[in-house]
Amino acid sequence: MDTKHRILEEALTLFSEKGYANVYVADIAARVGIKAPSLYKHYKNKQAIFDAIIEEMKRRFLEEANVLQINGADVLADAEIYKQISEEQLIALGNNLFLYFLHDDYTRRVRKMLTIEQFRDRTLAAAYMKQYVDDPLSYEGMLLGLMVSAGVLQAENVEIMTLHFYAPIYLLLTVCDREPEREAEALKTMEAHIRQFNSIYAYKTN
Amino acid sequence: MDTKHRILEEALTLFSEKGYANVYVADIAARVGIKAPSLYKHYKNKQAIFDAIIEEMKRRFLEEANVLQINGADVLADAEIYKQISEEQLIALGNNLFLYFLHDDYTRRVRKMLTIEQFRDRTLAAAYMKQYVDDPLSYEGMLLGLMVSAGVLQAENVEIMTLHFYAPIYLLLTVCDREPEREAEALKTMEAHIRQFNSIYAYKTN
DNA sequence: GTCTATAAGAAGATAGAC
DNA sequence: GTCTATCTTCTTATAGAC
Repeated sequence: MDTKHRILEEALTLFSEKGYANVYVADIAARVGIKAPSLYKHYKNKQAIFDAIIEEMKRRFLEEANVLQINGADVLADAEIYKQISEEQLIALGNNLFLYFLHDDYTRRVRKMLTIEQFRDRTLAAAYMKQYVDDPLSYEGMLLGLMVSAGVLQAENVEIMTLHFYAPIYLLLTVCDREPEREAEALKTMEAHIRQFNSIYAYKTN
Repeated sequence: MDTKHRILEEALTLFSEKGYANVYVADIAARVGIKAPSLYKHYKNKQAIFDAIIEEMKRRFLEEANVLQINGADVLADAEIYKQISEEQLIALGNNLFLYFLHDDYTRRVRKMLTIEQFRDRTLAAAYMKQYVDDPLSYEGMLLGLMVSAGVLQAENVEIMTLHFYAPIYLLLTVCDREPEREAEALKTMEAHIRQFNSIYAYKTN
């Protein structure tokens, strides 16, 4: 990887652990294996490094949203497969989302950095909300809506059903971000959550 | 209020908006109406101000937990009243918790400050989790458990039922902390959430 | 592009008068 | 307890050699 991009990588790691203000340019340089002044050949100043991280984040988030929408559209064409969805598959759906957010190195570091920096910049707060609340609700809502259409699930209000599906996942994510040793416990809770969710919303023949 | 305590107040406000590192001793002093050096007559240094805030926070959180437990014990003695709980009262229960966390000036500032500082100090992360996840789940779990005992609600697993009750409240709280203009929308979602929760978990005579 | 040396400025903290 | 003046340290950023 070229130096310019390695600077972004190391800066993101440090910002996500300590916050922008507590990371010194010399710290970033040291992790890259150069001295602080060399870093200024690649970026105008410290703020420019942060800005570049945010730009890359926006690009990646947008890309990801597009991929999800395209997958969603594909899936819409194949709505038939949702007629055979099982409880185990519903658990897999929750676990996949949870473990992706929790373990993907990039998304984990970005989420932590945004958590620390969000109150200093409202656009960062908005980016956090979109990526970790609104977009997941929208995407999972589409999937659950398909299951309703396919007659697998039933709900008075699909939006609230989606909130009931995702909010526990979000809560468990914030737990594991802060106390990673609780991951095993969180995964057990997750499974129990989805089993109960399924028993609530599964279509019942009368 | 004496100067020593006003320093804590103003420091908490600033720390909750900008984070510890972005607040200068002179900023705190200015808000109190004194000059920076005067502040050192009240606290040894900047870190001591932060530490004092955390000490007061722990004291208040403990007090609050005790009050909730005592109220819980009282309520346990009066379990009869839970036989008459209505959907509107369930909505009030959710709204009260949500609006207390969101609007109480002290708890709101502490939560924001912990949100910013939690990754630098694991004990702060643990304090956040206890106050905004574990304790509410435990307290609401006790109340919902009483409603199950009283035959008002029914559930396969009360812990998961409590998660289904509280996780959406927690998610909406994190939304409103970051984007306060979404509060009205959040309150509507909250009401719809609890109505659907009630229709799911209300005891059904067969 | 990387380095050493160093300038420039910010921020925490102290000294000592009042 | 509060102030002004000042010290010290830390951090960003630049200059200029290689």
